[in-house]
Amino acid sequence: MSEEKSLHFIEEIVEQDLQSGKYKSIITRFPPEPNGYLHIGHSKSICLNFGLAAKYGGSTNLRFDDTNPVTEDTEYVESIKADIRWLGFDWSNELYASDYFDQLYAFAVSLIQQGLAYVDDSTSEEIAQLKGTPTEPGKNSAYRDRSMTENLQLFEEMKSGKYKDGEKVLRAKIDMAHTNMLMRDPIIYRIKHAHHHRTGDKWCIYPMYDFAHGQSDSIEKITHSICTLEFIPHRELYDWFIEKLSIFPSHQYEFARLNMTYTVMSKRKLLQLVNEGHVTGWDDPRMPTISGFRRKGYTPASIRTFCDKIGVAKRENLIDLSLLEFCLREDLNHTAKRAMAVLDPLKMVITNYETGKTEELTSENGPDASMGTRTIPFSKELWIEQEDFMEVPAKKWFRLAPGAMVRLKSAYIVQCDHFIKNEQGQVVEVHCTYIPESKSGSDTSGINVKGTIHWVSAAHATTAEIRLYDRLFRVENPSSEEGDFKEYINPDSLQIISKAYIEPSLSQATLEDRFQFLRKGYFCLDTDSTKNHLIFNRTVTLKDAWSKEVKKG
RNA sequence: UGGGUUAUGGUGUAACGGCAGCACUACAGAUUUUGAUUCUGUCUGUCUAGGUUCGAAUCCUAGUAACCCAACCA
Repeated sequence: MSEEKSLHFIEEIVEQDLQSGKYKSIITRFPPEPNGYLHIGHSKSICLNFGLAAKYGGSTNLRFDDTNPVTEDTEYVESIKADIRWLGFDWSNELYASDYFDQLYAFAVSLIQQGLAYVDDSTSEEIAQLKGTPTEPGKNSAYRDRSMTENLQLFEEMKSGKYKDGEKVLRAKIDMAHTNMLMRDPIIYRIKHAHHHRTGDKWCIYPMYDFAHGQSDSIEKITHSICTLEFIPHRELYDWFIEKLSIFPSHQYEFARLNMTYTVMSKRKLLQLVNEGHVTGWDDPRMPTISGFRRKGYTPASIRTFCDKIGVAKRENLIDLSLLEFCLREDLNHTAKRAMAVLDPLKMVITNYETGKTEELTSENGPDASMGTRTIPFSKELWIEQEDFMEVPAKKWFRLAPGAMVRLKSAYIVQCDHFIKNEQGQVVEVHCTYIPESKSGSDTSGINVKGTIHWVSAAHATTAEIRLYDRLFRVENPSSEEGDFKEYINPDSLQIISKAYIEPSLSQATLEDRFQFLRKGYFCLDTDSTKNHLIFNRTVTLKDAWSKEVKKG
């Protein structure tokens, strides 16, 4: 099966490298900066890096790119590790760029000794000024030709804390007229008197990304360093440092990052949503974070399948959210236990059913017989869904209406005799008669009905809060719209049903359980839930052909 | 006025000079004690213009469009 599927370009590169004998086995890495929570876009990279190593018999390191102490925190380190594990992956080594600070410092000294780096006293404004623009070459800094000994001494002084933040930087000496802006004497070390989450106050100078990432790859003998497209211009610098330092030649390859409809994917924007209270936190079920999807009830398998289906290429993309939902439903359909819950209750009284009588009816837990059955209490008064009754039935309506018959799932066929309205004209009660011979499993009535609806026995029901989520944004691509992306937030992304009626068995639900509430979607317990106050999240709706029919008119 | 990357149905992704395939979406139908699932079918595509070739999505030439690059962020 897997042989039929064609390889993506990175797999082709790996196979070539293996076949040519360039490498005996491969080593990849997943290199997050611990300054935020992982999102669905990261899972593409995780599945790629870990998947490659698994497929071709290599290993994958988890390396935290923690070279900027002011934005990073151990809170993020912990959440990142939990999210990767939840997705189903395990790393060979847990490493940190900060582990290499001594080595990186030595690399910088080596560059200075080779005359390939210098200390610059210019302000950041001056440096920006002299850098030029993409269409105009830059100019050399006045400090560019300092002697090697002076540079060595100055850099040593930077390290020892003699200078304040921003007073000096160390730059690679390359070419201020280079067409690649990153090659115009990039800053490789800056002064930051800041506390680092791991190295504490040992350092007051920190390497820039470009002076840490490639070298870290090299130290770990990473064979294939895979990153996203925006790092393409960095590759030239990446290779330059490796060459000048004469270290293990890791290679960088770039693929297009994941974009998905109706959401945003940049850490900056996600941070804004959290900080400005548009969502309740990083793990809000509306967030595209891994922890958000987890809380909402997504399964790790569905996300892995999704990442597999979207492919790996270099073209900008905007993936339909519906593909993720398809992968989710496909998984949940096979694994979720079926149960009944009424979200918008309407009282049904079965007038010819004995008052006070309770029957224990049997219902299947899922499509697969191995999932077993459970019993559900049935009695004279039930809750059904308000939307399952229409006083004046629409065309092709086969649920309840005056005179109409429906099957109560796993129970009896009932016929609607009349209904009661309140003063506001709302239907508040429907009265039905049931057909005793139509009992589910032993139906001898000979009656065929088109509609089957779910229900809960009023006397036996438990209540629960239910949270219904919708897309966070009203438009497909909030980032490409005019103005601020937050203007496009969907005001109705969360609907709370404070009192829904659920079948009794649901009171035993655990956080790990996945349910399909019949005809209403997939649900799971929320982490806010308590024994006395059950809270269910809707993971995703079921596909709904009827609502489409309604829209058509 | 620079450099880099990418262009295949509505979306994503295959094709490695030889029948444009697959999946999602949409639509139609069958089955259904979930208007779900399952099954069957349908619509829709090679950025443009030239050229090479028996034959071009693929090779060549010239355009066009989108994205990225001027943080002491990663």
